[in-house]
Amino acid sequence: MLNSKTMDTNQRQNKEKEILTAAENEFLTKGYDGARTTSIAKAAGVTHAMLHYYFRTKEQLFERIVDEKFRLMAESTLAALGDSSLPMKERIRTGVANHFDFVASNPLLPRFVINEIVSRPERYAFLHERAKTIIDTLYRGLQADIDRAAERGEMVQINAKMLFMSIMSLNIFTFIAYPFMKPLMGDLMADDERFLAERKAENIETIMKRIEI
Amino acid sequence: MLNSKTMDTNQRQNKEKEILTAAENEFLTKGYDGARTTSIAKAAGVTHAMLHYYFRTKEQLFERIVDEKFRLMAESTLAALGDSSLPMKERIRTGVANHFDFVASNPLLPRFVINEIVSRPERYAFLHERAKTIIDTLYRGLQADIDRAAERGEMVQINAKMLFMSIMSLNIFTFIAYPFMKPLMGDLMADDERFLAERKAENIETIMKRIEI
DNA sequence: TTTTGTATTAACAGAATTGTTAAACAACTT
DNA sequence: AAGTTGTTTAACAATTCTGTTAATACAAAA
Repeated sequence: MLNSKTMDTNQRQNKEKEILTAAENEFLTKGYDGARTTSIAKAAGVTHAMLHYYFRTKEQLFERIVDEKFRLMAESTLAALGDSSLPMKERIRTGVANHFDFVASNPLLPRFVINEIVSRPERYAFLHERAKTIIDTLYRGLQADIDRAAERGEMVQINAKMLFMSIMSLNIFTFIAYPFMKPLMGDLMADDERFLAERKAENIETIMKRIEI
Repeated sequence: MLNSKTMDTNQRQNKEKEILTAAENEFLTKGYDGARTTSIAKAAGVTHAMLHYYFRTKEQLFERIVDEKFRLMAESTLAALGDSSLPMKERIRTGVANHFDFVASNPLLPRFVINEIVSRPERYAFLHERAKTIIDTLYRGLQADIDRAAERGEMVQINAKMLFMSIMSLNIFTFIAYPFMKPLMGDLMADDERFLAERKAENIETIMKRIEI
């Protein structure tokens, strides 16, 4: 089964993976500047020389993480656009719900991505062209669908981008501010699972009332 | 007029102030870890030895900034609670508007505060006790006012903390995500001033429709 | 069993960054 | 003018962190 010359391939993959997992955690909580390769190595249970052996530099290790995370962020963002085969109100309701769930399962993601873009904008400038084209197309479609639904009297007329920003705001901020709000909100956030369910319902309600006639 | 032994007091204050201004900008955009004392000194037009002469350590300089920013954050947050002497709907409408304006004039503040708390939670644990007490009191009052307004049929019954989180989400996220959304939203955000006015109106509308019967 | 390529360790090198210090300097006081 | 005090500079010390290297262990293939 094993075709590597010397080391068990699974073991190697496990070590690489453990470093990646530790790196992900370190980078996502502390950012590039705050992360320490020694601390990542320690958390992964390897010497820091090994980390460099596998990933050469901190920068390269970071890039592995960042690539994956940016893709994931794009994917989760698209979830908020909803399924265009559904009736508009259902589409928006499930869009909000799915986006919330997506962010809930990657709670550190948005803050990380935003921080990266703010602290090193030049590094990500190349993404803009591509992202903008995709987004423009998607929005044109969504806006047209909204306009039609509004004409049929199913919902109010509203700017698709504005609605989209509201969905992102409500869902993402919940998790960005979580560590900050939790100690302050006491009872309300005492039971995490229950709070998240309530918050999700509240965000859906807020958006649905916004589009109600 | 000048009572300092050797240096013009105003000049000294200016130097201190210039360092503080440069430090504020550096810390708020790059965070503690990303900030460089040499880079702060350079931006302030002094040698880095001078920075240490005035503020001893990076840590102490940072604390000056952080203290002020945390206070400002608390202040701006309270704005969202609104003026309790107003009728409830007016109170909420102006609360949202004032909070938006506050954040608009300190756009880097929320991200900075949140990042600090996430990346070094132990450092700010001592704030929780105090903040929680204040918040509990304020919310009890707000919730009671909301309950009364709901009984009078002026608005829907809603959990005050949930409403508050929605206001914070909508207003703060607008500015946290600004550098991230701007290149993608093209036309909508082309004219900053106009976009902010529209976004403010949209956030108010979203909250007002949420509390409408 | 020798060979070969990979994995691992420990020690070290280099760079960047923070912080210190001694000496020069400027301004004010007496 | 001499002394005092606070400011500024330049050089340097110390630390921390990233990255390298040389030696070694190890496992499989020949």
